[in-house]
Amino acid sequence: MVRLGKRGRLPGIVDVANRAKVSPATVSRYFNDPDIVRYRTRERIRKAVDELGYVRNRAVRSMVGGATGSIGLVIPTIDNAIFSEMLQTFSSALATHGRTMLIAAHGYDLAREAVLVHSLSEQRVDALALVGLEHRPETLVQIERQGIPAAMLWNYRPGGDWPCIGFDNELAGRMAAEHLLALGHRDILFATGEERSNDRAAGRRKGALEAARRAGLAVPDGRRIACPYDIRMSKETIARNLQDGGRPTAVFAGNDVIAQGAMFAAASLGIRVPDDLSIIGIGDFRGSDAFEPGLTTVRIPARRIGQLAADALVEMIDWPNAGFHHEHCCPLELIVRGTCKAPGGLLRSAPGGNA
Amino acid sequence: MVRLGKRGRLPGIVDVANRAKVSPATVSRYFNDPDIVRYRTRERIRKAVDELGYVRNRAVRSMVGGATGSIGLVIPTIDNAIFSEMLQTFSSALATHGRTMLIAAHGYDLAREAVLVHSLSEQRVDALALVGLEHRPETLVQIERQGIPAAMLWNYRPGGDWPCIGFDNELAGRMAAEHLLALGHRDILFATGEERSNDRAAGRRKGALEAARRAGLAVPDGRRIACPYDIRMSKETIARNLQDGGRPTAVFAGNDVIAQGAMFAAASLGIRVPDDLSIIGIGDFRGSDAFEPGLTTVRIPARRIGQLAADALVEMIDWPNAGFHHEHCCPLELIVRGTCKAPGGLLRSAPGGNA
DNA sequence: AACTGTTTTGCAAATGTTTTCATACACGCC
DNA sequence: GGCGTGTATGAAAACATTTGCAAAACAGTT
Repeated sequence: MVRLGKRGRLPGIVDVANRAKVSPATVSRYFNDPDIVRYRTRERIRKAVDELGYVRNRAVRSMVGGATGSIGLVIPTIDNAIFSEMLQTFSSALATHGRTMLIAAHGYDLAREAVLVHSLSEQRVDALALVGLEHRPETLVQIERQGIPAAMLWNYRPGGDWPCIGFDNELAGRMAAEHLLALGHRDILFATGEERSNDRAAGRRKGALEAARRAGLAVPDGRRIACPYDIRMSKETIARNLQDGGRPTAVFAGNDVIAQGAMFAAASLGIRVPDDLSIIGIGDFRGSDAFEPGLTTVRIPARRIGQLAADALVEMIDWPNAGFHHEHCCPLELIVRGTCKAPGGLLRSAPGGNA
Repeated sequence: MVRLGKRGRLPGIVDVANRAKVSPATVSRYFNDPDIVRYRTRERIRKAVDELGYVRNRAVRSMVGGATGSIGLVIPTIDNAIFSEMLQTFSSALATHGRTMLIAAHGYDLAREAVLVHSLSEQRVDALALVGLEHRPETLVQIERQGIPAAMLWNYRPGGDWPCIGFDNELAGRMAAEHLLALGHRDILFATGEERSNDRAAGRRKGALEAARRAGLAVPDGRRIACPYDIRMSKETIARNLQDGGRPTAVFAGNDVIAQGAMFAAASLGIRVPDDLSIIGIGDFRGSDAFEPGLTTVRIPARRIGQLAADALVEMIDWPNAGFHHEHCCPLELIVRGTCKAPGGLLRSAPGGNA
């Protein structure tokens, strides 16, 4: 059974003060700036805190203009590999700074994002991190009015109004597409995420199609499909597109989740990767390297983003008037493993004589 | 650039009151119990709130004995498929109740868990959810002293001191092991998670070994290994154990992450699943059904746990003296897909004449 | 012992909101 | 007009903490 506190209310700073025979002010200082209280007094307070089991109330500090020590993170989804590494790093980096993370997921719905930001404002978070650069005007207005530091993660565009820590999604798309093109693929299935409320997916797709255009490749409508960020659904969607006549020689996947779906789709149809089909992803999520063959992908420095974001926000909280402007574009890296090779169709069909 | 609020401080309830020509008390009522304020007054307040961009400060409510509207979740890890579905459901269920989720991860370190609980207490969360039943005494003392509702998730044991919402981990282990035993496997590799600070892993292993013992199976030390909850590391660990002489006919994986690692380990060694090796997992995480062949596993009702936990905690917050005692044991389900079959080794070696 | 400079502490005001109690008002009834 | 009934609002106290200012304690120097 949950036992309720014996006393009607929790011990407060004045209870500690009485017991330690000091004033509440001194106890406050003991917590916020221990160095300025004499050692002997400090010991008395420590003892009193211990005996009473006092835990200070950071929530009320917001009232006196102080910080609550909590930082909000607004994210499209937690139920997914996509952000989990960033999330983890962000959270533990925050912990080392003595802050806690308040998290909220909107399910790729920017209208809902606005209400989450409002709700986090009610909790008086000291700072806010959002994913992506595209947001509802009311979301941004809310943040501005609140006057708290904020940063946009995961996507990078220089010279914006807000600090941003991320990478160039167009470049990511271009890098992956160019790898396939360089290998000689001319019939590529572009499977990217839904673009509604997702500027990251839109950027990657744009970069990829641009690369294709530059390579003189016309991409018919049937070779551009939208995939949900879910392995099983991606598998099904892609399997359908691999069965239809004229199978592509490669799949450009908007992220590793889709790429993993593509791997399983191929496996379920008996299509060999990379011999019969090349697959490239974006992300290099946890586990992508374990696939057989290992997934070739563009690595997103997720941990780096999480760490930089946490450091930047804490810095902006601690020196509000220093006028930092954080803009970090984290480098991407093509990770070549085993899922891509030159299209074998031509080679294999040529010997057999194909018309 | 981050713009700081024009005014030195944010508009408060009294600013709204002045502008709407009512008293602060009425504005407070407008937010907490709108029905008791007259329609015309309500409109005036709504307008004032709008114009000033006032957002109420839930953080200070804790002072007046009110609730902060935030609920803490303490979890071993976020960087992983294990809890993500529960997390997501918990978080959105909380959102529908108008609460926010404060999350903290301790990395399977119960000492760290204690400091996280303390830190969440400082934020004056209205309730607390922990994963597992095993915790440091100081953790529990802290929660008791704080006098807030708490629930233990993911593991179930009846008659405990605390509300718990989970499932029977021993049963899960037993179910998976019995499936392999029923198929005729006699040489099984038991690959479970690290048991230190993890009562879930310990329970599953106990259940599995018990089933083996009951089936008259002696499990040599070499067939019990500990795996990290990471696909690649599991893959490597298990690959090592599959290469050594006398390959087992089946792998019992403590959870789906380990099972997925086992799948890839088999693939990398050219071992066919399920023909040459059966694999069973526990969890039925997102994506486990997409594998080729689909992973046979014991489904953990993660979403159900998240939903029940959120509902239970909110209930306990809203009726603190109702004396609820939540104890939910969620049912498990064996999901038979394609990774298990009767051991073929005997059948195949018999025809060839083996001594 | 008086003086000076520094460190340590206390007093009291201030913070934003909720809540209890009291008041004001409108309405209907005797 | 007096009285009750009910609803809608206001005044003020209470909550836990921080902080500017001033007082006190202390250490060192004459």
